[in-house]
Amino acid sequence: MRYKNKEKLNSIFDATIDLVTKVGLSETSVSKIARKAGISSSTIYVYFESKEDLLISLYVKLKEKMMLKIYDGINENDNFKKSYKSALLNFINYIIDNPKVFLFVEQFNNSPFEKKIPKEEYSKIIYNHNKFYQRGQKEGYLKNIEINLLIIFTHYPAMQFVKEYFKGSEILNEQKLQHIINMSWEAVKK
Amino acid sequence: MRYKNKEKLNSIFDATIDLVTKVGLSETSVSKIARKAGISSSTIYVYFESKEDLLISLYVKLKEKMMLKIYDGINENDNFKKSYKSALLNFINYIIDNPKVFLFVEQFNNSPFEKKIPKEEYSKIIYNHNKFYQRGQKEGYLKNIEINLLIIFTHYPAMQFVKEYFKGSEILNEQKLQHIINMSWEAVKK
Amino acid sequence: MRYKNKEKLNSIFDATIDLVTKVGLSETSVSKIARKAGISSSTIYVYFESKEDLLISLYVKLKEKMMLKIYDGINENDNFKKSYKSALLNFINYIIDNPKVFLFVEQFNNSPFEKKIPKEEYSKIIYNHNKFYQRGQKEGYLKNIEINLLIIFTHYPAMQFVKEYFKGSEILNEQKLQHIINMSWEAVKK
Amino acid sequence: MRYKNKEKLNSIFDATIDLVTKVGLSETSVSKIARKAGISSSTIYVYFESKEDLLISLYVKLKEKMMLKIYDGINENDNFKKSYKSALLNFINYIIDNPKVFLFVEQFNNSPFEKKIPKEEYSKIIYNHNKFYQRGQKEGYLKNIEINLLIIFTHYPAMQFVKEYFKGSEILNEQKLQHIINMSWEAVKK
DNA sequence: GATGAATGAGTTTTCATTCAT
DNA sequence: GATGAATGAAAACTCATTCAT
Repeated sequence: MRYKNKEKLNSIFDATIDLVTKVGLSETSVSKIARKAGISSSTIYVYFESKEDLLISLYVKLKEKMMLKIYDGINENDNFKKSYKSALLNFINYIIDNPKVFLFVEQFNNSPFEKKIPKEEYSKIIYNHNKFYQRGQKEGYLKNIEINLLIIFTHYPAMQFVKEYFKGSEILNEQKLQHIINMSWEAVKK
Repeated sequence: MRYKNKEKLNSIFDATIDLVTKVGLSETSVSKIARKAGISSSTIYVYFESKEDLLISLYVKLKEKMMLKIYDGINENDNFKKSYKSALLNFINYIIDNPKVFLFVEQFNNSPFEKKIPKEEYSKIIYNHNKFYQRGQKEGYLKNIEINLLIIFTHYPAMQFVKEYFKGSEILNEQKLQHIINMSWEAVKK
Repeated sequence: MRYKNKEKLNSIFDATIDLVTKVGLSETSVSKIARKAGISSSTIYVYFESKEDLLISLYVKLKEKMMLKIYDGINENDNFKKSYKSALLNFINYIIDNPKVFLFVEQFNNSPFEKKIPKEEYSKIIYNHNKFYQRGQKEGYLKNIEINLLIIFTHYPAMQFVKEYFKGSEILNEQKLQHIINMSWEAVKK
Repeated sequence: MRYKNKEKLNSIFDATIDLVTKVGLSETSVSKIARKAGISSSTIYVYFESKEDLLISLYVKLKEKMMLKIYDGINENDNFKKSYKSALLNFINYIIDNPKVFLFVEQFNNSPFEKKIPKEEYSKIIYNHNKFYQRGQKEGYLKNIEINLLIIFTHYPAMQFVKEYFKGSEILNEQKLQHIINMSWEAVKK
């Protein structure tokens, strides 16, 4: 059913990201998406069952892309501390370079739709995380605690900082980035 | 001029908190609030100029209450490390004990309304934080970096953890709480 | 029942005239009148039975004032042509000098309220007109036709002109006024 | 883009004219129009951007129709006096035969919407008038004064008379019509 | 595959009015 | 005499979705 017309599909996705990051999820209506994409509202229902279906599909796509970037170029043979810092820098650089992707995902995570994300989606992401943090624990670098706590201290402070930077209430510089990465490391290291 | 009838005012606030935490901010309409509060929609406009006015008033009230709790019982003469851990535990306990307050504030922070919070509100909160973290820096306990980074590493991991606990994807126990408080401390300490 | 408090009554009337001439009859609500008059909406219902009652009372008051001015200083012994021109000039001067009175009356005349003006109101005005135009006919100056046609050609072109002047689409000068008065005279004279 | 379905469009226009002439512009709501037209309120927004857009579109359509009728069958080679009287009679007959059109246009002219009529609309109408009255001046029949004064004395007395006739306070007969046409001529002729 | 047209249910807000104090 | 509080009804408008073509 999918892939009827890749171009039209992408223009729907693009219009949705644009709107959600500009006017917010709650102000993003199907008709506005259609207008922005230059198509009829009803065409959206050729590609998606409902507005919810569209938003979730887009979320899954973006979240997956975002998470894959984290472990890009991470080598199991490198020293773990170096790997950890690279992975976190990867993540920060990605969300800074792709503000719309990041802001869309964040809006979504803090919305009523969040509950409806298919569980399998999580498992794929969690698998990658688990592999990485288990390695750190096995090699004796990381605290032997629930991995989710390690994940939280790795990603959320950075995410909050970047959000404030996008909002204009924080200033970004190389030094601050290094501080954040260091602090996360100090929180999770054994 | 406000506070015409304290009881009715509170029933409006209660209905609003209930709805926002149950169905989400974007699904919370004035008519639903009125129905839940057992009054007419138009009565809400006797108490508030607009839906936005209602939401912001409620947010300011709750956020203030929440922030005041953090430094409750914190004594300047105590050892700073002890003070820090007490303050963070205060905060965590408050949001665990008042899930609706916490979830309302979070929804609001991640919504388009966030931009419309009166600035003075921020300054009051920031003042308390600044005083506390500057003390920690002066006494040589905290990293000499931008205070906002210290705040972020103190509150956001805990908040994310509690959110996941409320969602049902995390399990809460004393040990985990201690882990979180420790990790935050290790992130911010000199 | 009337004359409870002359001052308050007048502030209601003033607020009403102001609003109707500024935002239009249909945008003039009881609560806006109250706000402008600095009183409570419910106080208006102490003075008037309904919004309609208020508007009609004000209309009757203003219309009467406006019509009385027309024959101010008109002397039965003067030459009729002179009287006619004086009366028309009186009228034009009055509506130019009292734009709010004129615009309120005009808005009202072109509204659904117009149907509800008490008939006795008309008879008083018509009596004055009849007396004047009958004199003109008796003295052989005016066409022996239905008086209402004479009234129409006397007042409506001038009113339309002044309306356009207030709107900004016409420019007022002494010469044009003389043209209007002349043309009306040529239309009604025998 | 407009004129999706001529029949439905006309039923919207018809319902609007009916309502405005029966209950007045300010009492004419979108939902009443929809009910009368036998469609859903929201359908009206398929055809028009707003209530204002609907009303202005209708006004422009009707006013244009009305103005075109005036100079119908007027021949430049006829004697000007004859042309003038024909044109005025044309106008009077049209508004008598089309009371709803006339009353709608009048309500609109005396409403807050009046300010929002697109300017081009005026220029088309004014062009026709100018051509006609300039001819009358050039041929020595009309006063050499501002054309707008000639227009006012030609149309407004007749309009006021017909309004009163529709209201029931005037009686229409052939003789009165001739009086009106004569009086207008005497007002404007050199 | 695409869309124009249509709609019921909903939105926020204002209205004229009432009534207990 | 005056008013704060309350409200049912209505306003203009938007929504996600459907369906015939």
